[in-house]
Amino acid sequence: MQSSPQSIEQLMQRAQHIAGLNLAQLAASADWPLPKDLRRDKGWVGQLIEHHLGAQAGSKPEQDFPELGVELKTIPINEQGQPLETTFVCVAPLLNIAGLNWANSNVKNKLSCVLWIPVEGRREIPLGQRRIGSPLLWQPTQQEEKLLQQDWEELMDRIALGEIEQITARHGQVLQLRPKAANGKALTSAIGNRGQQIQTRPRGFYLKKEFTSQILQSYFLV
DNA sequence: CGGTGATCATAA
DNA sequence: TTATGATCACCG
Repeated sequence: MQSSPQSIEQLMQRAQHIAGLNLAQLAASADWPLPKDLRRDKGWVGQLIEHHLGAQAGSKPEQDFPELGVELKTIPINEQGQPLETTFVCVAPLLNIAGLNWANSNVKNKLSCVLWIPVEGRREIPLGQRRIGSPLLWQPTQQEEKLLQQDWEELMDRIALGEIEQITARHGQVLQLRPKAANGKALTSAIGNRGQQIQTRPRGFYLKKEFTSQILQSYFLV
């Protein structure tokens, strides 16, 4: 696939069409080489799925399917269907955050509608043998959105107060803040504890595993 | 042995 | 450097 899906129905049909296939089959049909492992190709699975569903490759700060208002996320799971990793959402703004609120936040926008594609992710399974699972189109329930908003507001408050260096991944019930960069030497500007500008590692918002696990399980029951 | 903090590839 | 796509791997 290479053309953009023209409707959510078409997107879902494509996603359902690749469910059950393994990554070797998917790579072959796209004529992509299969890496030995993901150590140096951490985004490979996500990009392969994007390719098959017709997402336009690029580094746009918006949804994968802007016309459909849908964000695509592949998520590695174990045999119980539970997530093996947290889910990256977006980079956290650390400066000029005065006018930001939940309603206009990048987190809310990204998570307003997500197409989750579970993929077997246990390292014991050779990459090519890992299978694609059934897609699920998710929109946060009121309760889920409330949790996300609470965490987002608390984290952003602390960032605004210059407490970025005190925030760890343990903060937040469903959303956490962790480094997101090429390495520990990458720096960006943020607010220091006396209101001054400081340099710190870029941070990203991530969904905790327990939260995404509930999402996957709730759809499994349907 | 699970999570947190660190890291990898690539485009613009 | 910041954005996209995430998983790696060390430490408690």
